[in-house]
Formats: sequence, structure tokens, C-alpha cells
Amino acid sequence: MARYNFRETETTWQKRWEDARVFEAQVDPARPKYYVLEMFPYPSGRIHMGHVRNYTLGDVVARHRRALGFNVLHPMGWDAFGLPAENAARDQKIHPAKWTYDNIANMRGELKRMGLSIDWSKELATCHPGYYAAQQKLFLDFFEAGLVHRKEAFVNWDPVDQTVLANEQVIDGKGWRSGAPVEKKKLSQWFFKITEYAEDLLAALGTLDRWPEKVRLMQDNWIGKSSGAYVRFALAGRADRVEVFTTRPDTLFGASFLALSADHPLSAELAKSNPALADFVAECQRAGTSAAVIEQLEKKGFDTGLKAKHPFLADVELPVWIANFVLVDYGTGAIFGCPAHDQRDFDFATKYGLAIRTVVSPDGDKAFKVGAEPYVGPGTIVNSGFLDGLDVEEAKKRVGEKLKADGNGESTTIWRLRDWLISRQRYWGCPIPVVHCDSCGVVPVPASELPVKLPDDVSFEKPGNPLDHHPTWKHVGCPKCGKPARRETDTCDTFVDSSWYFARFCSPRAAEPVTRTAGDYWLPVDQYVGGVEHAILHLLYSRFFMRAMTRTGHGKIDEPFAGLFTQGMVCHESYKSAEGKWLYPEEIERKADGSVVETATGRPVTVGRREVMSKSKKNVVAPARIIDEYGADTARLFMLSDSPPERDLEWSEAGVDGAYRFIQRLWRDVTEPDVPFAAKGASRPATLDPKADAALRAVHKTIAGVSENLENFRFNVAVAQIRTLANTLGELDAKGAGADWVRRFGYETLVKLVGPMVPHVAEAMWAELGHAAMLCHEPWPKADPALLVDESVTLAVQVNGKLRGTITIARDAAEQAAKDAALGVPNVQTAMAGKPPRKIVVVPNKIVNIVV
RNA sequence: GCCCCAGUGGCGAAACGGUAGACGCGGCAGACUCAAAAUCUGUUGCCCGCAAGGGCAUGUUGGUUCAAGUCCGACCUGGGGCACCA
Repeated sequence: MARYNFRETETTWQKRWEDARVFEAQVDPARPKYYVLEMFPYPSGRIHMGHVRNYTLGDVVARHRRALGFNVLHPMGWDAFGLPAENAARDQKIHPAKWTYDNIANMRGELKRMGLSIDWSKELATCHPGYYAAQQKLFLDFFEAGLVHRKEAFVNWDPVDQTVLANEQVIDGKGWRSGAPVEKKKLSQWFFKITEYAEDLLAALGTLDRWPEKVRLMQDNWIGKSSGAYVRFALAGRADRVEVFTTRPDTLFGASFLALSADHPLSAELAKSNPALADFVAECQRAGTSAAVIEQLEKKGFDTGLKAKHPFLADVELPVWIANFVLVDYGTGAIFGCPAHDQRDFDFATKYGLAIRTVVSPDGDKAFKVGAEPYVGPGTIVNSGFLDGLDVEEAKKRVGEKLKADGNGESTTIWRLRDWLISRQRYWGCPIPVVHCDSCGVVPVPASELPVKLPDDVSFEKPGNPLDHHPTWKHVGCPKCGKPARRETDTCDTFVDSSWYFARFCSPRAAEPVTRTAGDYWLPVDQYVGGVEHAILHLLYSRFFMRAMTRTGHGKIDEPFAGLFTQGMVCHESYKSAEGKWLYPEEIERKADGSVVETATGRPVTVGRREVMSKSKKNVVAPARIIDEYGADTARLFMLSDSPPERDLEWSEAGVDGAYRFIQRLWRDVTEPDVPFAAKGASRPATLDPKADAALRAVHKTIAGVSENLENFRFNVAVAQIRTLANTLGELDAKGAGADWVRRFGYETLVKLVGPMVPHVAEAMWAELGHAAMLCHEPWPKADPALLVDESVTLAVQVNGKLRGTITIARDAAEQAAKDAALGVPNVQTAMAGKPPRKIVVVPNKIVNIVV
């Protein structure tokens, strides 16, 4: 028995696809397009199982769509800038470019061995000057359109990576990459004005109906629209006023204090003349973002001694405090406290003995008083002058109007979303194309002088930005006046690179970032596939970029990704040796009694729970090894079987074995059938043996089922249906009329259906079935609607909702016929125990329920 | 604390409100073999019963319905996101 030789077959077909340039896409306005994209990888050097899953899912979509007749664009590239290359340069004395391109070469080889239907002619790497030149052009266009600005602000400084970070890149007060507690620094930096699109980015979430609800929700929260009012409080004995933001203007009559952030300008001013206050401010600042998380329970404040005048009550003055729980970044960095109707204000007021004035009553009872807890729900306003008797919502409106009329504030909307800080003090990134001139200020580099290339001769010995240390690079003449000036030494956040690569793929070698011919044809991406970890950062930035590109004439749409699928992660058990060291899965052995030991020492191993594969826990399986041992088709099939793609997948050797066996079995079924197939191209016989007829119907039902399940990303169910069909066809050993024809038709269809999943063996089987043309050119099979319904159907018969038997009757039989048949089942009669039916529910072709 | 998502055999999982457990993994029994591997066949939710059949089963608990894994309410557990956002 000839076993299927995956090694030989997989390389053969990969070469044939490549030679025939099957997957190279051309703009063709006459054909419907479909753009399939998976999130491009960072070139770390090796692909991991997460990549295998991601690219397998995308490839199934791409191959399926191609078979359906779409003009498919399915490209691949490299998110190639970033700090690891600089770390490698420092630690291993390899130039970042060499390190990166070597890694790309290796990973490209590994990806190619997966047999993906990728148009490699469109490959790009963001570190290539051809790519970043185009990015610099976009920067200049955005700059001109007023979407880029430089401003001094408190920024997040990562002391380990020696660079600033965007708000989105600070997680729990730590740098997303280094994990080091982030420090606040006041620096002059470059920003993209993403906030200009806040309203639009939020509103348009509603149009993204092919995005997961979860991701839309996360973006909604991140953008953080908040309606309320500004209130300006006059200060006793001072000319300036303190502006606060509140979402509860209706509770203004319940205000009992003002609180400023330690970083508020007024706090800084007061600190100059008050050492105790200065100490408190310093303490708050020291606590920083990270420590604040730990100490968040403890609210602390300092009474400045200043008094603020209540805007509506001439005789009321409120103490002004500095409080550690007030954020400088949100709203105005100052609040008014209404302890009766806010938990934090309540805690603070309780601690410092400040007044608690009830102004909202849940039931309208004027005598209602807040007790041990604040009341934050809806209700009727009380003790509030002109607001008394109004409900909360109406009161908010009235306060806004009154504030405005008096010049003391107004209703407003604020956002949590900040402008996107893109400056990074690193070498391995896209240089920001501007020059600083003492006479002319900030001068953009003329487009004709792009790209501003990174210098090759850099040193990574000193900490800090290598571009800044470079002896000559930054010295340049001012493009405007020609006098000596300095290049900007900041480079772009690498998230900038990945915010538009999907557009660059449309015309990857064009002089402009994307040609309108290609971009307008291919964009938006019809199906984007990737991990949910990019739900905010990458996806939000890309949505901004697409808008900015459209505004600057580089496109015509706002939303870059029409469909988004977020896949689950790949998990594995972890293993710890007796010494407490992590072990790789191949370093352990499972004994017959189920115990697990370390192969090298024979000593017992602690088996940890299954969790996301990570290098640090060594619970990883290298895709290259699996492809060597089992082949790419097996790895792909395993990724698709069993677990729904959106859920986490547990890696298991047994599962891989199962996938491998199925491929071997299909090969045998097709190449060495027990009973022969009809000749290729034979026409369908007029009559079919009943078994053959049933099998033919099963084939058509499978076409319908697999097609629908592929559309809906239910690949695991599609695989199950294909296996079921394989079982059905395997059992069709009838020699009756037409059976040989059904066998050929069945297996040819089966091969087409598995094509997107296991493309190599499918091509090989297609050739074995006598076809000279490649399977990847075959159209997707169509189900015959007439064969999707059976002539007779089996109905469940229930008595009082309990199953007591089944009946088989003609499809769409009359209701009475179904009732009669059901009542005729002996077991049904027994269950009825002689009682007459009170009611008989008949659902045609489904069920009969007899109620007694 | 707030907001999502998920709980179904030994395991991964299926199931337009209509025969729960498709498909697979694992197990058990058998065939082939000197033997093993590979392959093939049968069997496999739990309990009672020789059998026919019956009872119990989709995290817990109420409800809606002729009928609930599926819809609604409360709760428990696990995972994820946000979090002093005024």
C-alpha cells in the first residue's frame, strides 16, 4: 500500500503554484474583488503556532473565495521595525537591518512551507526605505492637513526602553513591552490628532456589523465619550477661576468641596509658597501611575485654604483641596465633590469631615438623606433652588443653560481618547521627516528629498537614542533658509507602520503611498483575521489612518476593515521538573499509568494547567517541527478541526495524529478504492440504485453545509461534515446502477471541499483522479437544491413532551396523516395509558407532540 | 467594583425553540499478524433491566412554552476587558 508522501507532494505543489503565479493578483474592475488579510507578523525569527492558526484561517477564506470566482488579494509582509532589533544589535553586535532581514528570510521560508495562497510578489517590510519613504510622505500630507502637531505634554516615559509611549501602550501603569513602571515626563513630542475623529470613530462603530461585538465595545470604552458640563468657580481673593468638569451638573447644589490634581497648574503655583503643600504634591507625583494602582484604596487630600464661590449660591464658599485621586489628564484636572451622590467624593468627605448634602431623592421625598452610602441612581432633585422637583436628566440641562447664561460654564462633551503620541527616541523606526531650524522653526522635509534614510553606521553602546548620538546624521541645512539646522531624531511609533500596511499592499512598489487605481479597487479589506490583543491599539489607529488618508487624497473610504475575525489563542500544558525548571513538551514522557516524567532524568514532572503558549513557560511546540514530521496539511487540518476558531485551542499530539490519519485515509480512499469509480467525465446515469441515490443526496447536503459553514467561520463544523461525507462514501460499496458514478462525483466533490483546508493533498488527489488542470482553478461546487430535501422524513413522536418513538412518512405529508401515524406507534399508545389526547401539536417534517 | 463571554460524556465539541451528544480524540472488544505497528469492524453519557423498555442527564435555581442546552429572572464558577474617567 503506497502511503501518501507529504514531503514530496507538498514541495511539488508549492513549486507548481509558484511557477504558475496562481496567487498573484491584478486589479481587474470587471471582476468582484475580495481582499483577505491576516495581521502581518513581527519578524522574531520563527513562526509560532499562533501564526499557523492565524494564517491557516485566512488561507481557507482566501482559497474558498477564489474558488467562488472572486479576484482575491491575499498578501504578506513584515512589521519589521521595533526595539528587539536594537537589543539584538547591542547584545549580539548584529546590525538591526541584518538581524531583521535574516529573520524575515527564515520566517518567509517557514510560511512558504505552510502552502499559503499568498501573493508573494506584493511582500513588503516596513523597515525597507521604499515603505518608510511612503510613510514619510503620508506624514507630510497629514502635517499639511493639520493632523500632526508637536506639543509639550506630560508623557509616559519607559525607563527601560528609554522612550516615550502612547497612552494605549501603558498597561496597568507599565510599558506594554518592557513591563517597567512608566514615569511621567513633560516633553515636547509629535502627536497625530486622532481626537479630531473621536466622534466619527465612535459613531462608525455602529456600521461595522462584521466586527465582533466585543471589539466594538472595547473601542467604545476606549474612546470614552462623556457628556456633562464645565463649571467655572471664582476664587475668593483671586482673579483667576478654577474650571472643573462634571457628568453630574444636576448635583451642583450638593457640592461641598473642590479638588485639584497634584499636577494642576494651581497646585504647582501654591506649592511654591507652601512647603507642606509642596511635600504633598511631591508625594502624589512620586506615587505615580503604577503605585497608585496599589494604593488606590487610600484617598488622600490637602486643604489649600483657598475658597471657591458657588456659582448659584452667593453665600456659599467651598474649600479647595488637592486630592490624589484626581487625574490631571481627564477633564480639566479638577473636580467639584458632591459626596452624597458619588462614591469617591463620599469616601473623601467622610475621611476629612466635609459636608454631605443630599440633593437627589430616589422617590422624590424631600426628607430623604444619604446615610452610610452615597445615592448614585436616578431620582428627583431636592434642596436645589430652581432645580427642585426636576428629574436628574432635566436638571442637567437646566444647569448647563444657567451656567452658560451667567458665564460660569456650559454643557459639554469630553473624551477619554487622547491624541496619539508617535514620537519614539529609538533608532530602528521610521524617521520623522522634519528639520528644526533656529530661524524657521519646524520645517517639513520637502517630498522630493524623501526618504529621510536611517544611517547605517550607528552605535548602540550608549543608552538613549542612537540617532541623537550619531556624529553627523542630524546636522543638515534648513530646507527653507539653508542655514545649519538639525534633523528630528525621533522616529515613529511602530504602530504607525502597521496602521496603513493594508493599503500599501494594493500597490506595494508605487512611488505614492497607494495608487488610487489599486487602493480604490482593493480597499477596504473584506476579511481581516488576527488576535483580539490588537482590539484597541492597532485597529483604532488603522481606522484613524484610513480617514486621514482619505482626507489627504489617498483614498475614498473611512473604514479599512469591513470584516474582522478575532481568533482564539493556542494553548498547551506546561511542565515543571523536580528542580522547578520549566520543561519543553519534548523533554517529558507520559508513562502507561498516566504519570509524567522528565525523559532525561526519569524524575516526576509537575503538569500545569493549559495556558497560552509562551516561550517563558516553554509550553511551546515549534511549527517547523510539526511540518517536518506530519506535513503542512496535517498542521492546517488540526488547526481547523475540533475547536471553533474564535475559541482557544489546545494543542495536542493526539489531535495532530488524528488529522494525519484522516489525510492518509482520504488518500487511500481516492487512490485505492475498494470498488472502482466511473470513468472521468462520464455522464450521470438516468437511474440510481437507492444507496447511490442516498449517497448523492449526502454529497449535495455536504456541499451546502460546508459552504455555509465556511462563510460563517465555523471551520470545525465544516471539517466534521467533510469527515461524515468521507464515511458515507467509504460505505458506498454498492455495485448497483450509478454507484460508480456517484463514487467519482462524491470523491471529486470531497476533494474540492477540502481544497482550502489541505491544499497539497487535495491537488495530489485531484491529479490522481485524472485531472491535468490544477484544483486551485476549479470553481467551488454548487449544491442542487432538489437533492437537499428527502422524499421521506423521520419525525419524533412525543407524549407530553417526552420522546416515545419515531415515524417515517412522506415529506410535507398532511397533518392528519402524521397524527394517525404517530398514534399508531405501539410505544406511544403505551405511554398514553389509554387516555385520550387533549391536544396534538404537529410541526411539519419535525415532530408530533401528543398532550394527554 | 463595572462591562462582556463561556459552563453540554473521560476529553475537544455538535445541535433554525422540535429525536441532546453530529464529527473527532481516548477507552473497551474483535479481525488481520509469528508478533508489533499500521489498517479495518463493533461498542462506548449515567442508572435499572435477560430483553422490550424505563428512569436520570446540558453549572445551580425559578419561570415562559405543547416542547428549553437554546428564551426570561436570580445565583455559582471560570476566562477576558475596563477601572479613583468626576
